[in-house]
Order: sequence, then structure tokens, then C-alpha cells
Amino acid sequence: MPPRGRRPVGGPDTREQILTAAGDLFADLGFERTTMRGVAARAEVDAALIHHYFVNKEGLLAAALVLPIDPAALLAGLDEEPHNAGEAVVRRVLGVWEADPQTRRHLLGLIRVGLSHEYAAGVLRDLLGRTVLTALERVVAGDRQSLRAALIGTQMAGLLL
Amino acid sequence: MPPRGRRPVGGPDTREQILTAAGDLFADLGFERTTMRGVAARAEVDAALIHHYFVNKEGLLAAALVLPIDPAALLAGLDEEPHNAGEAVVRRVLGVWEADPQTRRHLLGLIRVGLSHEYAAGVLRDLLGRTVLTALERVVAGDRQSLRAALIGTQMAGLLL
DNA sequence: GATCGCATTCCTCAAGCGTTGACATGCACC
DNA sequence: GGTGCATGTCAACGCTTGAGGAATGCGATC
Repeated sequence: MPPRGRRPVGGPDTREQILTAAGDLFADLGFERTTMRGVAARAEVDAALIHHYFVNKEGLLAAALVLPIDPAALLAGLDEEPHNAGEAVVRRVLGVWEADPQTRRHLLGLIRVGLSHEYAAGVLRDLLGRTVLTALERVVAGDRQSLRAALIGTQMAGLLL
Repeated sequence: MPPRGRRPVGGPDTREQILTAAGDLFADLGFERTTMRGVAARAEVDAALIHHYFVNKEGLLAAALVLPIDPAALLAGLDEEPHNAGEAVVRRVLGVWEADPQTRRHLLGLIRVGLSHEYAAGVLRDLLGRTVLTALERVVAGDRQSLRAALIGTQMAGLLL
């Protein structure tokens, strides 16, 4: 039984602990099968504290879902030589995919979350829209930019899957 | 502690008890503040039994929401003298409203439920559409029947409110 | 600059909610 | 008299909330 009030300073960042615990469990189990109590236990925290920080399970998901890589950085510089940007995108994506098993596991987790639950899918779409598509749009030139960016995105998702 | 299995025959109709208990509580408290355990307690039944019969709280609401009067009967015969149907409708509605406090309480309860919760409002709309509007349409003559029936309906609702 | 009071922030407890699956018991029918 | 279905209860699960308890930071005061 932990003491009742606020913990003395100097301990690990509790909020961060919750976030990583949640990230792990969501990735492993999907949305439904991940439980608040499970996250709380793994983060060594009372379940109510999660609500304090993230309001509810959906809020926790939204906060826990982060990309393991920065798409803007990954695609940086590609807009300078548009003629072979397509191939370059594929190369770089596959690059991280193959190089780092950690990252691969994380990405697979994201996909699993998206597949596991209606609401979770929405959150994930949102995240991708804000990050990946924005980064892609900067690389893609010409007209119908957004559409082509979206197509590339789905193409890559399909490839990884 | 009641015995564990099925009750001996001859007792009151359990399902009906649940329904009246639910009707009372929904009318008094609205949807949110009515609890499954509360209904179960009032009906002297285990909460799980409600799920057995009505699947979930929304199902219970849909089953418990019934009109205290039959609009078809209330408006019967009015289609025979269309010239003063309007006034007659008002008279009859106000008739039951003033005559029977029981009915009035029940109707007020329905309105409260409708106001208390998004989903509940949907169920109520549904109920009204299936009953009141159908009855009204039979009374209203001429073109744009449905529209005029709907207008009369809202008019009456406003009046009572 | 030290210290005191106080609002804020972090945190747990206890309880409430809907819901579910396992299981018990009576009833009807063959 | 056994078999299957309808009727019930129990115990537990999972999310959420409100009441507080404890540490902390900060301005006022000396």
C-alpha cells in the first residue's frame, strides 16, 4: 500500500510512466482489451490517476498514440529532386522498417490499435492526417497535391501491412 | 436473500414489474439518473435479470416508454367532421390532461425523459412518430397531410409544456 | 533572505455505474 | 423421469467519479 498523498519529488515522471505503459498495452492488446487497471498496474499508479491526467480511456489513447518516427524528418530534402521522389520515399520508409525492429514493433502496434476499435481508428486517422500527410504534401509537387499525398500514404500502409 | 433459481409459479409477473419500476424511475429521474440497480431494487429483482430481458439500459428504456393513452382512440371519429377538427383535437387533449392527474404525471415524465438524454430523445421521437403522428394523420385532411399533422403535434406538445 | 500561509498539483480510496458469464432452479414436454 | 428452455441470482469485471490527503511552489510578511 503506497502512502496516500502526493509523492515526494525526485521520483520518475508519473505521467510519462502512464503514457509508456498505455502505449505498450494498446500496441499489444488493442483498445478494448487494454484496461485502465492494467495500465495503472503497469505504471504502478492508481487507476483514478489516469483519469486525472487524461480524463478517460479515449483521452489516454489519444495521448499515448505517437509515431515512433518523425515523418517530416524522414522525408526531409526530398522536395529538392522531385523527379525520383517516389522511389526515394519507398526507400526511406523501408529503411526504417528493416533497420529497427523496435520501430517496426511500434508501427505494427499502431496498426493493430487502428484495427481494433472504431474510436481508436478515428484517433489514428487523425494522427496520421496531422503528421504523415502533411509531411508527404510537402514532398509531392504539382496539382491535386493532397490527393496524391493520400494515395502515397495508403500505398505505404498497404505495403507495410 | 432470495432463493437462487427460478421462482415458483404464481408470483407476480416479474417482467412487468421491471417495466413499471423502470417507467416510474425514468419518469421521475430521467435517463441518466435512473440506474439499473435502482430499477432492479424497486422491482425486487437482480440487476442482471434486466439485462436478460432487455439486453441493456437503452433496451429497457425503449420497452418502458409507453403512452398512457391511446392517441388513436382519443382522436377517433374526428375525421368525420373535418371542419372543426382543430378545435376538437385541442378539447380532447386538454380533456385528458385536466381530468386525470395520473396521466398528466405520466406525460410529464415522458417529456422529462426526452429532455434528459440524447438517446432517450431519439427513442421518444420514435414512439411519437409511430403513434401520435399516425393517429393525427388520419384526422387531418387535404394535401401536405404529414406536415400538418406534425405541426399539430408540436403545437400540442408546446401547449402542454 | 528566511519563514509562514495558502492555493495548486499530484495522488489514493471508496464507491457507483453498466455489463457479463457462470451457474442454480423450476416448468413443460416427451 | 429425463431433457431442454425460461427464469433468476451471484460474483466479478471494467470505466468513472468525488472526496479527500500529502507534497510543492509562491507571494506576503518579518
